[in-house]
This record gives sequence, structure tokens and C-alpha cells, in this order.
Amino acid sequence: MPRAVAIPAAERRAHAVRTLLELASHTAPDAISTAAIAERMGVSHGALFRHFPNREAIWAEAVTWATGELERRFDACLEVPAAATTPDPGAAPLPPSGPLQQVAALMASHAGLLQQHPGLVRMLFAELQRPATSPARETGKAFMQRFRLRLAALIAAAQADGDLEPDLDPHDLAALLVATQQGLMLQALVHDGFADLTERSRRSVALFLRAGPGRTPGPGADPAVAPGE
Amino acid sequence: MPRAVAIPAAERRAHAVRTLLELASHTAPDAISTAAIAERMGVSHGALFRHFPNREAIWAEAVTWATGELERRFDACLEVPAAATTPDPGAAPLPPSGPLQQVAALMASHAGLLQQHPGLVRMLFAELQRPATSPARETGKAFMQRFRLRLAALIAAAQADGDLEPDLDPHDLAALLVATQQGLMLQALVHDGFADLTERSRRSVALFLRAGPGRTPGPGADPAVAPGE
DNA sequence: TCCTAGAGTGAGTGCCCACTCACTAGCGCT
DNA sequence: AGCGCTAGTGAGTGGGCACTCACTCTAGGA
Repeated sequence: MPRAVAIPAAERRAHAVRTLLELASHTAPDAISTAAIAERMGVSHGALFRHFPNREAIWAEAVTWATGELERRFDACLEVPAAATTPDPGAAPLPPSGPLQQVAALMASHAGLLQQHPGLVRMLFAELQRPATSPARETGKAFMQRFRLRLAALIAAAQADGDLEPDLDPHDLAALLVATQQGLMLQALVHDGFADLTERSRRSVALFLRAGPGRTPGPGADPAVAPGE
Repeated sequence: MPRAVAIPAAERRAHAVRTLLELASHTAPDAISTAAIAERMGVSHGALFRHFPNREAIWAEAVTWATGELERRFDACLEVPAAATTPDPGAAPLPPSGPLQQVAALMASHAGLLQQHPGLVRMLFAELQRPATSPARETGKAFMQRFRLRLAALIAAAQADGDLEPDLDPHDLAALLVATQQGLMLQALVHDGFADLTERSRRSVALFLRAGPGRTPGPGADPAVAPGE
């Protein structure tokens, strides 16, 4: 093998994470060997362990990158509520602004990144379902928790605005939104159908949020007047 | 090791499947070695391969058992729609009979078995997310397909009865029910919370099926008359 | 121009894995 | 009593795995 050109450590680490995600889009994460990562990077097996103390650390860094990226996109979604700059290309256009639209934007942003990186879905599933703990699993769990809290806060705000039935527990509904999103991710893995992940996600969100009295955020929204509950 | 008493092949195979499911409730399926199964069975490693051609076959048999058991319970749910013999102890009581109640019964039955066997959840997830094909994965996929079709048929029947909005695609809604169920299963794995799987499932089904005009199949069901749609 | 620190190499090392096979124990039939 | 068939044994075998280490190369600063 020709000797690989030397590259700063930080870049090599990022390269390893990218390579892992690529491999994970076609292979079960547990079946990805450190040797396979190194080979695809065009680097010797030993070189990998100059940058990571062990295999687990590579997995942890990948999950950390992913959750960071998701959080970044979420912030972009919420901080520019009505600006014309659409930060996420996969996100649905959101002409009006409001808690319910922000929920939809968060969900779309989440689905969008995972649709772009199917390997990420496989990795998150593999880590989250692990019985023993691991740095990657804890990072993923913590992200899910924050995601749920963000959604719950927006749902509560929507209820305060009268856009959603007030008798639903915001945390319950948020947990259900997250669970459905994850179920759709599994379906995408099972049927090799990542192409319509965001579309399916959008429709499930619309179905959930039509829970409001007369509010229908879906595309075929009929502006029916809410009868007194 | 004292020599294990000889047992008919069929029983040993069932024993191996049971043992695998037990181990899977505390370990990632990929990390369960054939030697570990044999040891827990109180049998030598080699004995296992007298009954199974390879490791994959044990996994396949486990999934086949599980999907068969689920199908059996589903049949029991539907064929005795109003009889007093409750076949599934985990299933919610279903006083009235109707397509929507049958959907709820199917979902409760599904959640019930998986709550009883957390190892099964881990195995199904591990198999379904596998990129390459395998007998176990195909069996699981085929079951999911049949599950969806059953739900879709019941949903269509409910629509025909006027119990559900007629403009929803039954297959879409069925897919969403299945996805949510799977999402809840993942949540249970992540939070070690299998105790309230059926309860969470029940509530999610109630939320979905409240989609009907005036019909509320949940526990706090008000017998409001459905207005003419 | 030389030196050095940081990055890359590749041949190990030990471990665990799935799977095999020649042999053995014991049950039930004749 | 003798015998054959089914099930169990345990010491292999080969291979892949994560991880190590003494070394080599080279870019960039003094």
C-alpha cells in the first residue's frame, strides 16, 4: 500500500466518522470492523488507533456529530421563525409561524437529516437498543430527551394559543411524535425506502396535530369552524 | 460437565429458542454466542449443532416461533369477537365489537406478547434493521406485511361503517399504527420501560382512532352520537 | 539546511467465534 | 442379551477481531 499523506489529527477523525457513516448505510454497525474503516479511508489499520483510543470512541464521535448537527438545525428552524432563509433544504416550507408550524419544522428537519444519512439511522438504532450502556448510547438518549422536551414545550404553547385540544398531555404527545418518527425510520430500513421518509413523517405529523379543534395543519387543510367543545 | 440427559430433538430445539429469547432480554442479539446458548441450556457447544445447521437457523426458528404465536393470538382476537373467553391475558377487555375495537384488540395483543418477551423486541429490531437478507429477517418482514394488511382491512371496514373519516387511506393509517407501535417498542428498550408498553400503545391507538367524527374508542369513551358526515 | 514532532506502517498478539468430528452413552426394540 | 439409533461430548480448526508497538516518513519551523 502506498503511504497515505499525513493529515492533521482533527481532519482524520472527521474523515473516520464520515467513513463510518458511509459504511453503516450498507452494513450493520456491529459488523463494521475497524479494519474495514481504515481500508476505506485508504489508511493502515494501525493509523486509526493513533486517533481513537478504541473502537467505541469512533462510534461515540459519530453519534456526537449527528446529534450536534441535529441540534444545530433545530436552532436554525426556531430562531428564524419567519425569515425567508430556509436553512434546511429538506424541510417543508413554512409560510406562517406558530408553535404548531414549529413542531412540524422540527420534525421535518429531523427526518431530513436522517434521510440524507441512512447509515446514521442504523447506527442510532443499534446504539439505542444496546442493553449495556456506552458513550454513544448515552449521547443519543440525551438528544432524544431534549428533542422531546422541545416538542412538548411547543405543544404546550399551541394549547395555550387554543390551536390544540387542551386535555392532551404535551409530554405524552411529544413522546408519541418521537416514537412515530422512529417507527418510520425502522420502516425505511426494512423496506429500503428512505426516499419518502420526510413525506411520510410530514403526513404523520399532520395526522397528529389535526387533533386541534378545527385546526388542520395538513396540506389539504379545510378551514372548518371549530364547534364548541 | 456431567453429561446432559438425552431429549427428543424437537424439544431441544424449542429449548434452544426459549434460551435465546431469555438471553436476548439482557444482551444484544449480535453479541449472543452459540456457546453462551449451549452453556445456559446445560449442554455442550457441539450438541447445539446437532439440532441446527448453523447459528442463523436458531435465530430464524426464534422469529418463526414469535410470528406464529402473534398470528395465533390475532386469530383468537378476531374469531371470538364477543365471546367471554379472553384468550390473551394482556389484551385490553373489549366489551363491544366492531372493526375499530378489533383494531384496538390486535394492537393490544401485539403489545402484550412483546411486553412479555422483551428479548423478542431486541431480536426483531436486530433482524429487521439488518441490511443483508436472512431467513429471520424475511419471516419478520412477511409478518409485518400481514399485520398491516389486517389492520388496513379493519380500518376500511370502520370507514364503511362511518366510524372513521373516509378520506384517510387505510393502508397509510395502518402503516402509521405499525410504525408507532415499533417506535414505542424502541422507547421501551431505550428506557428499560417495558412495564407500560401496552398502556402506551393503547393510548396511541386511541389517539389515532379518535380520527372518527364523534367516535372515541378510548377508555373514557363518550357515547356521543356521530353527526352525519 | 537540519531537526523534530506528529502522522502512517505492518507485522504481530491474544482472544473469541462458528463450526466439525470421532467417539460415547443409553433407550427401546427384537 | 444384544444391537442400532439418536443425542451428547469435548478437543480441535481456521479465521476474524480489536488493539499494540517499534519503526519510518515527511512537513514545517528554527
